[in-house]
Amino acid sequence: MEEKYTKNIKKIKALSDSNRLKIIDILSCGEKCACKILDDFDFTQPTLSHHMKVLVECGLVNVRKEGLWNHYSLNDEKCSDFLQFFKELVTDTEECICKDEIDSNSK
Amino acid sequence: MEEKYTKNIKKIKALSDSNRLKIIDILSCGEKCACKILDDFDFTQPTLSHHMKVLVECGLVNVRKEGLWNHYSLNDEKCSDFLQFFKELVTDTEECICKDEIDSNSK
DNA sequence: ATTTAATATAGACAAATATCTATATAAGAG
DNA sequence: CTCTTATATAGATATTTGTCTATATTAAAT
Repeated sequence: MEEKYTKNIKKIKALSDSNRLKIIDILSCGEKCACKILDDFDFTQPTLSHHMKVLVECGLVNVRKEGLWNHYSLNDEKCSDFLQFFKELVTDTEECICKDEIDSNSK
Repeated sequence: MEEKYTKNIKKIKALSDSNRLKIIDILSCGEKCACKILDDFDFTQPTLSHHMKVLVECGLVNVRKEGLWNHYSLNDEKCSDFLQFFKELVTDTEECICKDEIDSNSK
């Protein structure tokens, strides 16, 4: 019943860090190499590695490994899906949790 | 330059908890009292109080105090603003951080 | 005034997480 | 093979955070 939350919570958590938000912004202009992204930040390379792993694992970012380099880009489909999820969340849709209210009242 | 992140990161952090996500879903059907919301969860009243505080302080939720009751509802404008922020974030807009690339390259 | 009911606050605690340093792995160049 | 460079992993640490119990506050009702 609540898988729709857990399915998207990973993406939200991935976005809930201002550095990763900035990374998403950077990638919105197109594919970029990790070492290029690192230039825009003060933290260390292992920290970027950690952040990119979080972004890739949540699905919002793609990685293309080529030789020594990792090229990252936004996963446009997953981004739109996430946008759609949030849009539906704040809207009174048919799938809304309130439709279960009758059950919870009768207990 | 990066205030646009910090301005929205509070909302994202507020959403980065599956219980609060569920609360947003519940409120999408209309205003609800705190004690009514509590029925849908297993945690204690102080925990709900904490979650509602987070949601109100990030701006996505309104509170209307009436006697002993707190009535909560979605702040539709702030929700749309947030949606718009994310839409622009994943899109190559004029305000994109990449437009500063020339500066960061020339250093 | 006293009681009851809704909500808030304080303080504690465990789990998650962002960061670091040090080191390992992988892959291309000479 | 050896060196260099890009990235990953391991382990440590400090901070944040979700939750609890206990208690306080607030407001209506009797």
